[in-house]
Amino acid sequence: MGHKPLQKWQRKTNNSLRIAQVYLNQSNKRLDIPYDYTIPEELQDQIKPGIRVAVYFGKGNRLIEGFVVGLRDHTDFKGTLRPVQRAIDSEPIVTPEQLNLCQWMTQTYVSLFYETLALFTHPVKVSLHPGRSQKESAEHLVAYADCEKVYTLTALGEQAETKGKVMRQILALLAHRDYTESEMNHLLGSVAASRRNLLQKGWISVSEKAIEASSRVGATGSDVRLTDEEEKTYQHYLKLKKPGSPAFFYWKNRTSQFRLYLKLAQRVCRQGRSAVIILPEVDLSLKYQELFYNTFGDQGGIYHGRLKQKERYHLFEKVRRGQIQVVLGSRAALFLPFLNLSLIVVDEEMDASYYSPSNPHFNVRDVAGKYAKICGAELIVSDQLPSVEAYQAIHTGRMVAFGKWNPLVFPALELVDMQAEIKSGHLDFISRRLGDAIEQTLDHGQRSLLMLNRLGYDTYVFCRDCGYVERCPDCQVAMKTTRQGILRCPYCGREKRLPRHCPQCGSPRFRPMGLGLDRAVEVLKKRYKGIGILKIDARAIADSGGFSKMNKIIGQNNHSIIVGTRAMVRAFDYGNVGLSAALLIDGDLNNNHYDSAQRMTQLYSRFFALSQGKALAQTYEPENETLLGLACGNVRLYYSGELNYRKALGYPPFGHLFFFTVFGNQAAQVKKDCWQLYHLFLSQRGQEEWMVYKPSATGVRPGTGETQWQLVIKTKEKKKLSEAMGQLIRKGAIEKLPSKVAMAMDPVMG
DNA sequence: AGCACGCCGACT
DNA sequence: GTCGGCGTGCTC
Repeated sequence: MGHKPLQKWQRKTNNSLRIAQVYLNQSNKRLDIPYDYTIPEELQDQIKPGIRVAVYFGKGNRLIEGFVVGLRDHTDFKGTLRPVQRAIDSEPIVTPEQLNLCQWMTQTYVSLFYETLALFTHPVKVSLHPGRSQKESAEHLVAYADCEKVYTLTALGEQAETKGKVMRQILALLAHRDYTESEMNHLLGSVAASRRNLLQKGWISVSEKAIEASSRVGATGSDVRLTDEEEKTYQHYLKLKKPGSPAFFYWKNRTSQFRLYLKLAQRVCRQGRSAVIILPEVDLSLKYQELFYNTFGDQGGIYHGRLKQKERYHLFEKVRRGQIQVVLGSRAALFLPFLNLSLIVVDEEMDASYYSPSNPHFNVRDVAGKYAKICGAELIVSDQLPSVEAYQAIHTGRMVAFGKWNPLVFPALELVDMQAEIKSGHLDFISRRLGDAIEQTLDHGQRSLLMLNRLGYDTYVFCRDCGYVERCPDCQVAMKTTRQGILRCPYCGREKRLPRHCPQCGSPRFRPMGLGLDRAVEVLKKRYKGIGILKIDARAIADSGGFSKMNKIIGQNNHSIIVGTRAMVRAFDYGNVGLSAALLIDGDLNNNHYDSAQRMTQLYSRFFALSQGKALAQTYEPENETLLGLACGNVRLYYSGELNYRKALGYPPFGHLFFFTVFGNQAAQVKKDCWQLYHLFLSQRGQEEWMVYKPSATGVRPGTGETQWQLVIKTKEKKKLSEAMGQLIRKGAIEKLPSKVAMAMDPVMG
């Protein structure tokens, strides 16, 4: 049936595209290229890009899973092609745009195709290991019913009054719209008992709702209302945004910024297109979920690592079918199968959580940039203080900036020279200036925030006379004291008693050096008896029951002094803060990475901005340029300094750094292999394009305890280096090394 | 000569 | 990964 011309055309394409290009699900980098397979007549209609297939491969005739990335009418392969055995999926599990991005990432980050693919298909669980794969994964695709439980308020329930707090919350929620079980759980916590109660009373009803394709256009939720200033920025953006170039939004205030995102996403959603808003931490998404759901109703979805597999799958399906058009979430949200994606927002672009520390090693900010180009979507990145890369992009016109340029909004920073403090006979780590400031703040009934970005008790133990440092005999890492008198290796946990005299020269001046958070807390508690002191670090947050629980504890206002690590600058509500002080800023000034100045400036400008009164930093390096830049509040100076330094040394955005980590159990072999890799890159064609640093031992691999060596390559031509790496891999040169090799481009440390 | 073993390269 | 091919060197 149907029109003749169309049939003819169809037959023609089918006949000419009889070859499928297939990536195999296997873990050998050398084999990670598309292989050609013929498509048998009976599979013609089923095989298309984006579906998984089963194919025979190798002499052993193993049946393994593969992924179709393209169809063609000819092959360059000299031998005979084998046929595709069968199709695993009935329809593509990724969109054409996703497939494009997936291939780009595989090339750019030199990862396995299936490793990258897993990012896109995580909710449907593409199997990663061959052998048991075919059956299992086919089952996974139908493992979840395409429907979920939805709760509705009944007529009876609309009139109902109850004293139950949770029940009242549920009724209030459902008065707005219907909610699914998982949505409700994430908004209110585990409320199954109250829900059952309400069902019994007949105030709410439950139904199974199928996930189905939707052709609906226009958000069901309420309009986003902006303040005058926000509206101005919004209109400004609509007028001046340039198609194809990303936009940067200067950040003023978290909620204000979020409202802007909602407004922008709503505009897109009402045109029947999709949008994704990426935030750095789950807790931020959860904090804003109510506002978000009020705006987008059931066309919105929140996606993050805490969802259960089934919830992930439901959300994935709804996005795939166009039922959900706007997603708020963590970096993983970018990889959902959006239809017509036309807006990507990356909030707080500098956040370390945007960097994926396992394969493929990518930064979601960069991937979002590429994806926006592929989809023709608008890209918005945002932060209080633009990264040096973003600043450069703005000033060379590759990026357009919006909002008010006002990044360092904190009280004038006072630097306290601790060296001078010691010379004048004051040995306490709380200088007289800081002591005065804390007491003054207490008198005003305000809160003091003290930051020390260093865990533990002390830093390390060394001899004042001969400089001997006590190191772990196994790991060669400087040992730290945990509590007084005990040394502990931060890598392997080995403990030993602290010697009274230097083991090398016998001097009694063999003492702990530096200050750790635990000692700071101990000393502060002694000094400010009767005053509530709260410690905040990643551990303390987890122990208290998570971010929102900790935020509640802070909100109770029982603590006038809060001491902590960088975890303090997470989105807590501190209320009336009279003082933000860095107990010792030096540890963050130089941490051996090209972007340490940037990270330091970012972290501390946020921290100081928490204070409405004083800002103060104690340091032994009062002449440090980065620190002076922060103190004088001259942002332009900071950026021009950073840009000069990076340009001179070829660091991002003027060049790229590739880190190779070679690791394994045989220390000698690891060293040998790292040097081998060094020579390989030196002798590779095109080597004038890059600079290879000499290998260096980087201690022990955390977790496994394997020996680890590092090779760093700097290049202005990252594409050429990627190509050279591809060649080495295809030759099998890297695979051949007995040690394992991991690669990361422009990694984010810590 | 015949065979065991280990290394290497190919796999569409 | 897993197989076949090939060279080496040992044994009958």
